[in-house]
Amino acid sequence: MDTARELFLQKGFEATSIAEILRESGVNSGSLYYFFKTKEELLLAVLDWYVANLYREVIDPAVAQTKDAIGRVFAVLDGYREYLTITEFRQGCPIGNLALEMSEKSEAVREKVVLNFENWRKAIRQLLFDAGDLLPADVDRDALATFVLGVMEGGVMLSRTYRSLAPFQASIAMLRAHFDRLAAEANSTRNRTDC
Amino acid sequence: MDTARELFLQKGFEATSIAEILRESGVNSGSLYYFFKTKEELLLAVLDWYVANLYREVIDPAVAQTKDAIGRVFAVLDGYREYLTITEFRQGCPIGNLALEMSEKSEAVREKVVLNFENWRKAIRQLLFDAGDLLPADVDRDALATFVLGVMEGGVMLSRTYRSLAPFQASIAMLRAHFDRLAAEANSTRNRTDC
DNA sequence: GTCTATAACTCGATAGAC
DNA sequence: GTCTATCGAGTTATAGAC
Repeated sequence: MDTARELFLQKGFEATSIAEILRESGVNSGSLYYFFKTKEELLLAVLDWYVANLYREVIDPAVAQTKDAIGRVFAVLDGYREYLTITEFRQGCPIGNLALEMSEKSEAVREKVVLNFENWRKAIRQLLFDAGDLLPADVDRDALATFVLGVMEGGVMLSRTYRSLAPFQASIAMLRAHFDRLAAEANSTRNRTDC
Repeated sequence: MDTARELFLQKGFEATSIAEILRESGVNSGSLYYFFKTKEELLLAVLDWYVANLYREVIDPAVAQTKDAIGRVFAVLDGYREYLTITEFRQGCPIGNLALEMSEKSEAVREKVVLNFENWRKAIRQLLFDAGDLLPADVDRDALATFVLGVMEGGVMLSRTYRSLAPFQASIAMLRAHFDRLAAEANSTRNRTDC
C-alpha cells in the first residue's frame, strides 16, 4: 500500500498499473488481491491513510514552528512550497490530483476525497478561530478556511504546470496581503475600543 | 475534434478512448488517423482550439456585461460559476483537469497548457491594468492576475469534488472582499492627494 | 497467505482495399 | 480521403497449486 500511495501520487490512479505496483513493491499479484479486492479498494485505503496522517505529516509540524495562529496557517502553506521545491514541481497535493481525476469515475473515491478536504479545511478553520481578535470579528472563518484551501490547490496546480514556484509564491503573497489587511483592520478596531 | 474536445472535458484524456470518440462522432478509425497521427496530437489540437477561443467564449461576454474593469474580472469568474451550475458540477475548467493529468506525461501537452494559462492570465492582467487608480498603485497586477487564476482553479476543483457551489462561492466571496479592501485603499489614497 | 500462469478484455494504432 | 479488419501490447483480475 505504501508503494501504491507513492505511485498514485507520482502518476495518478489510472496511469499507475497494478503490474507496476507489484514490481516496485516486490509483491505478487495473488497477495495483493488477497487484501484488496480491486484497484479501487487499494485507492480507498490510500485515501484513508491520508486522512489518518494529516496532522502527523502536515499540521503538527507547522503548529510546532510558531505560536502565532495566522503564522501557523502560512507555515502549513510553506510546507507545500517546500514539497513543490524538493520534488521539482513534479508532485503537489496528493488529494488535488485525485479530486479532478476520480470525482466523476467513482462515487466512493469522491466521498473519500471530500473527507480529506474537510479534514484539512477543519484544521485550518480551527487555526483561524484560534487567531481570536487578530482577525475582524465579522470575518467568516469557515469561508476563509475554504479560501485558503482553494488558493493552495490552485497555486499548486499552476506551479506544477509551469514547473516554477512563481505562481504558488505569487498566490501565497496575495493571500498574505489579504490577511495583513484583515489583521490591520482587527487591530484598528481593538484600538478603537481601547479608547 | 469537437467530439474529442467534449469527451476530454467530460472524462479526461486517458479515460477517453479513441473508440469512444469514433463512436460518438460517427467517424472511422482510418479517417481520424489520417488527420491526427496520434491521440496526443488530437489533444494538442484541442488545446490550440481553447487558446484560439478564449476571448470569444470567456472574456468578451464578460467584458460586454459591464464597463467596470474590476467588475469584468468578476464577470469572468461568474461565467465559471454558471458553467459549474449548468453542468451540475460535473465539468469545470477544461484546462485545469488536463494540467494535473497530463503535465507529467507529455511535455508538449504541458507547454500548451501553460500557453492556455498564460492566455487567460494576460487577459485578466489587462483588466487589472485597465482598472487604473481603482487599485492601489503599488499592487502587483501580474501577481494579482495569477492569484485570480489560482483562486478560480482551486474553487472549481473544490466545487466539482463537493458537488456543491458553496466552495466556489466562498472563494469568490473572499476574493471579492480582498478587492473591496484594495479599492477602499486606492480610494482613500486618491482623496488624500485631492486635499 | 503466497505463488505462477493466464484469462478476458480494451487500448492505440496500422494495413490495405476502395 | 474513407472504409473494415485486425495487430500487438498492456490492462485488471482470477484460477488453482502450494
